Amino acid sequence: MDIDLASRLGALADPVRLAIVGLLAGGERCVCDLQERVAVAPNLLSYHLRVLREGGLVRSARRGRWVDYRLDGDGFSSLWAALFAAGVPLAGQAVPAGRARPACEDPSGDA
Amino acid sequence: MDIDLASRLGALADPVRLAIVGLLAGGERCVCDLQERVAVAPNLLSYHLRVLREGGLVRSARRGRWVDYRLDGDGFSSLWAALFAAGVPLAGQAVPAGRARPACEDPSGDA
DNA sequence: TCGCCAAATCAATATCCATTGATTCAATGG
DNA sequence: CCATTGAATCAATGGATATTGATTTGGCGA
Repeated sequence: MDIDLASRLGALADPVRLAIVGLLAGGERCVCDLQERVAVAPNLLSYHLRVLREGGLVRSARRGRWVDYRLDGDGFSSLWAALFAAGVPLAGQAVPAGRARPACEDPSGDA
Repeated sequence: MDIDLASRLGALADPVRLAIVGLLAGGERCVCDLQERVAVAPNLLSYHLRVLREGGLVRSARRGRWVDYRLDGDGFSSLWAALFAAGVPLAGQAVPAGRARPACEDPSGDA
């Protein structure tokens, strides 16, 4: 992957950007369409779209005067894969029950 | 849920906290144990643990002089559920192929 | 070519968040 | 009690990030 896992997660960790992703979850939309639905200034919307783009979560394509955005399926897949590799319990994954190691000050073993 | 989705995601969007979660993925550990493995100052570790706690991702329990931390399975479950509800494509979910609506300026229909 | 429109970029500010150092709290043992 | 140890909190700083306003770029049509 190109950029840091924490940054890619951070790209998603914002209310405006979550709203954008939610809209794009319905399919491709042009910026002007998003603009009507996400109450932020046009340049700010552009900024958030750039963060999502640099996080590898969306892709853009110019269409005449307009620019269309859509979710990047590969970007999301690789994000979840990286989280899984980092040990983060994803949907449906159980969390381990016991200790990772004997308790500190436990005479039965430490390190 | 108690706190905002973006904040809960943000709780995970930090290299130190991802490292902590990765360690706790192996099972419960006391702070002193984490301390030996996550090169940050003790008070800073405490801070990051608090962010994770407030994000509902970990739980803590005092054991004598020590405090044990473990992942909160319900917290993670509800996080993924909230992301799913927001439309975010989770692992294994495909992103839609077409447009969410007819292209702007497309004579075949707009809104 | 001029003007317009959609979108992006730039520069500046404000706000938030990670980091630091010092202090406080809780539990234990002398 | 008092000293010690593990952990959390507090106050202050620095750096990053969101937001704003002004400017710029790309594409289209009169």
